[in-house]
Amino acid sequence: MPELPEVEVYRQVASAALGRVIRQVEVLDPLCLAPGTTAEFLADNLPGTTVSAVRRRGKLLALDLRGRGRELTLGVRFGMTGVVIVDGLAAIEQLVYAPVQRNPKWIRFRLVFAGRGELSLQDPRRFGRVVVDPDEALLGPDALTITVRQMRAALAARPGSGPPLKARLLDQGRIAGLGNLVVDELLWRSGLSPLRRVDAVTDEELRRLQRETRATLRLLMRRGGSHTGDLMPERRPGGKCPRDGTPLSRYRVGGRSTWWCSLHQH
DNA sequence: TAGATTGTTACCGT
DNA sequence: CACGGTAACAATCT
Repeated sequence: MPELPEVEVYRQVASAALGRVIRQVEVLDPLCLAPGTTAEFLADNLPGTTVSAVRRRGKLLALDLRGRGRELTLGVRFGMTGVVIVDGLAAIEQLVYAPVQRNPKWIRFRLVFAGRGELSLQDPRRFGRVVVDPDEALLGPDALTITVRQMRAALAARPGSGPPLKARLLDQGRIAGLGNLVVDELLWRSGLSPLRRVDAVTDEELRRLQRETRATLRLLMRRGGSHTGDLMPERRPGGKCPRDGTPLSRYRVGGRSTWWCSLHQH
């Protein structure tokens, strides 16, 4: 569910917590803690701190916490189905999602603020993770604002080694924020095949890709999320290219389905 | 019901 | 060594 467009909305909604003081941390499901992050540490160090910044880098939501002589960052990764809920309002309701299920048993983590209010992580599938001081250096430049220079660096390959373009675009260490649905959509809009070897991408194509990455993300955010692309309704057996009616091709990358038009994507 | 699912990561192979 | 494919994770939805 959450790719960059969703997490950007989560960031906006979570910004309501700016300036609030954490009173209590509730780890309702220990699985939601990343390795190295413990409930004990959170209980000992978070209460009394103030939310001084709410940031997003790729699909990572980062809450900067300060106070009590401490300075730390709480990172949230949303996995496949994670959603931020602030003061009972699901961030996801800002989006046009099909089924926005709400169920108290899916709340895995919660920050309770002094005074009133809370910030919760709802995550049915439990792939989401909370981590103290996430290593943001492992993430590439943010896809929403990527430059031509950054895109060129992201696609760089040693001569002779040519991984598929889609694999590179999904690599969070190269570009942060793109997921399966968004990549298929922007490759479709760019007229580039997911199977194109990165070392065979021309500079003109690279520039088109950079432009479409930013434009597609903005479009999807405006429409209401990663699943609102033109290709989305055709991601099914019998699906056709919305541009030229060609039956879509399909293959799998690491268990991830990829749909594209073999007529206009090369 | 069988099959598919938006993400991340350890491991294996080239 | 770099990098991609694969499976695993866990649960829900169609």
